[in-house]
Parts: sequence; structure tokens; C-alpha cells
Amino acid sequence: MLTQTLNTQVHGSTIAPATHPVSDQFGAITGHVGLVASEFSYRKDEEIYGEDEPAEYVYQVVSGAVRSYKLLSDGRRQIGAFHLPGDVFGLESGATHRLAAEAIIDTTVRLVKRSSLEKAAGTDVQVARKLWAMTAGELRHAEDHMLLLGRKTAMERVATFLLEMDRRLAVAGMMALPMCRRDIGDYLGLTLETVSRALSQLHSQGILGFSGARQIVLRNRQRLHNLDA
Amino acid sequence: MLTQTLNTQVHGSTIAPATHPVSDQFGAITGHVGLVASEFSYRKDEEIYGEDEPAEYVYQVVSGAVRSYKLLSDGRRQIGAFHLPGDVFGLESGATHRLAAEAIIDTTVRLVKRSSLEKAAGTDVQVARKLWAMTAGELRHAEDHMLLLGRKTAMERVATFLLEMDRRLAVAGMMALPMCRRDIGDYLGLTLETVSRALSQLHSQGILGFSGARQIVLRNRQRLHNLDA
DNA sequence: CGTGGATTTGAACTTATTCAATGTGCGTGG
DNA sequence: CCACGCACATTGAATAAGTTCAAATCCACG
Repeated sequence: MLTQTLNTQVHGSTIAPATHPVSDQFGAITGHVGLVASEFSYRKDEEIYGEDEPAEYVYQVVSGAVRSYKLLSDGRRQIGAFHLPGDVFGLESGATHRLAAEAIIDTTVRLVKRSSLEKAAGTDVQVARKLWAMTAGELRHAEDHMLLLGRKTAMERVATFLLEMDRRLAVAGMMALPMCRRDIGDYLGLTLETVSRALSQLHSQGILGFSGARQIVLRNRQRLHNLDA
Repeated sequence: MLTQTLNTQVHGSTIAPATHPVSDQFGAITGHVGLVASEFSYRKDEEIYGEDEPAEYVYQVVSGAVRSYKLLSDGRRQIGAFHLPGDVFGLESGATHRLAAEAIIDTTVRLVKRSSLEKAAGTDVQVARKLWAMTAGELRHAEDHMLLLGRKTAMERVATFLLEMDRRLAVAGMMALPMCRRDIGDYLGLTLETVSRALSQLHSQGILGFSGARQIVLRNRQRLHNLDA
């Protein structure tokens, strides 16, 4: 909730790692308009913002990982997205955050004031177009995820998840997952036990290898694709 | 797929019925920039556009109803949204439609070329802002729906559905659902039988009344809210 | 009025969940 | 450097929720 003093600095450092193939979405805006970006860090499990809180900042993950989620009154949780280094999150067209956000592990973000983005968008049509494109990208992910949550089997969901994480954070053919089994379950609409069972089955079939529960190597992406509906 | 000749006409007629409380989103754009809108009609179950097809037009329902959906290779279907009179659909930031769209019943739409909206957005920041806000509105719905699909029980999903439809299309306290039980199931991530059983249970509890399977009266919105997590 | 798709209802079944116990490994401190 | 402790993960067995398959009923429409 940003109670500490911000370490304000002019933007400009490169964050997106070489393994993240998309262009630096944040830089595409801040660089274009010369906005000031700050950095901030959160510890594991610390809240970055709450659901329905005013959307004062837009964030980009520098290092670490973030989960965005909604809760039901009895505590059931649906994680809508994981945000990894280079990803922008917390961007809203309206006044408030639609999902809460928490650091999954110790995390550093860059952030800019929403108001300065709004102002830039009011001046520069290119910025406005970019903001729209970023929200549209989130919508695309949500649409794909609705299909997963509504219609895929447990094994298909886990296969989809592994391929997504492989694409987004694999380095040298290996994934270091920042999130626990419960987070994965809450992302896939499953229990942590069902996620664990699916991973064990993939392991026993030689489709993936473990070096620690969160270090995964995909040994056969094709078979994983086949399992993914 | 728009093979017939379009009945081109200047926009201006009011479409959103009095029961649809939001402002006319289409008019907010076309009126502002003076774009030309056309009308077109589709018969029940006719495709309006396919998944991954180039997004040439943006649509607004004049009368009827539309379903947007994705399919898995084996035919499993996830409906992402129902579009009712006044609703805009088919708006994309990228080049292609991310979901397919079909008329649920005989339906008339207004449409404008995507290229003319793009052009207007390049000139007028207000238009650009409005396009962003419309996509953000779709994202919000998708985020709420992910929570439903990932974490709500069958009865909670049906209760949520009824309250959504009540809000969007109730006239004089009564809903005339345009879609069949299978559509509802594919929207809620359930089978049509499960939807039917939930509705029967709500009927037997006096929470709703039927006059024909698709004419529903909510008799106790509070109890329905209580069933909705 | 009859007809056929749509809906409801029933019963067996499947999948994933729940509850419980065991196992693993990482980080910390001795 | 090794051992300990605890959070995390795995595995098992019983249960529950929703699906599947089947049959009966309902209506909307011609």
C-alpha cells in the first residue's frame, strides 16, 4: 500500500530480461512521453494493492513475480494472472483496481502515476493507442483463460499452464516457478492436490523432469501440446 | 460473413431500449465523429464472424441477441459473453476477432468499419479514450467471469447468471431469455442438465417463476443474491 | 392439433475434491 | 558443514459435485 518513501528516479534502465521476447511495454510509453518512473520493492506475500482500491499507479515487474486475484466472501480465490519480469500490471481504464495484487516472492517494480499516463494519453494519440493495446492484451489472456476454466480437464489445464510458463520464463530449457501449488491451483480453478497429481503423472510419463518441486524441465513439449485439447 | 449487400445509412436512430440503463456506447463514438453506420440482419444460429477472422467491423445489437464463444478442437465450447440490444461487440484492438460470434435468434445489428474507428481514434483523443474504456469494460466482465468459472458452484453460477440477465434484460420484472439451456451451460461452464436442475430447484423453492422455459420471473432477488457466494 | 426440438427428470458413473497422513527439501542456526 | 524444523509437496482413501446416458414431458410453431 505504498507507505514507504518512494525512490524517485528518471526512467531509462532496461528491465525486460533477454528471455522475455516482447518489447518493453512500459518503456514504449514512458520513453515516448518522458514520464518519471520510480522503483519500489515488496516482500513475499505483501499486498501491492487491494481489490476496488483507487488505481493510483501502473506497475511493471522489474524482478520477482506478482499474482492478481479476486476473492469470494468465504475465501475462495481466483488468480486471474501472474505477472513476471517485464510485465505491466495494475493498468486500469476506470478509477479502481478490479483485482488485488500481491508479491509472490520478494519483488521490485517500477511504477508511474496513473494520472500522468492519463495526461500523456490526452495529448499523445500514440500513448492512448498503446494503453488500449495493453488492456486488449489482458482481455485476450482472460478470454483464453475462460475457455480453460470453463471447459478444460484438470490435465489439460496443467498442460496449458506449463506451456505458458515455459514460454514466459524458461531459461536454458528450465523453468523456475515462483509460485506454490496452491497458487497454481487457484489460477487453474483446481485444488493444489489435483495440480500435484497431474504434475506427478507427467513426471512418471517422462514428459517433464523435476529438480526440486518448482524447478521443472519440459522433456516433451509436443506431448504436452497434445494433452492440451 | 457479410456476403449480402449492406443497407447503408447515416446513423442516428436510437437503439438502446429504455431498460438498458447505460448510455449508447456506439452513439458516443459515431455521433462524435460523424461516422457512417449500416444495418444488417442475421438469422437464428447464423455466424456473424469466426474466431481469428480479420476484424473488419464493429457491431452493435439493435434487436435480437448474440453469443461470443471459443471452441476446443473436439467441439467443447465456452461462451464468453452474450450481447443484448444496445451492446457493442466485435471491437478489437488487434487485427482479428478473438472469439466467434453467432446470432442466438434473428438479430439486427448496426456496424461501422473498424478502419474508420481507427482513423477517428487517431484524430480524436476522446474517441481513443472511449475505445479503451469499452475494451476495459469487456475485461472487467471477463475477470468476473473467471471467478465464476474457476471457483463458484453450479448453483452460484446459475444465481449469478439470473441476476445478470435480470439486470440486463428484465422488462416489468420478467426476463425473456433468448438463449437455450445449452447456451447457458456453455456460458457457465456447466452441462445443460445441471443448469436445468438448478433452475428447477430455484423454482421449487419459490425463488423464481416460469411462464414457459425461457420466461422467468425472479420472485426473491435477495435469496438469489445469498446463493451467489 | 400434431410434430420435433427443447427441457426436465432419473440413475449410474466419472472426475475432482476433501480429509488425512507421509514425504521432501530448503533455510537457518548450531 | 551438518542437523533440525517447518513449510511445502506428494500420495492415499473416501466423498461429493457435476456429468453422462437415457427416457419422459413440455411447448412453440407450423
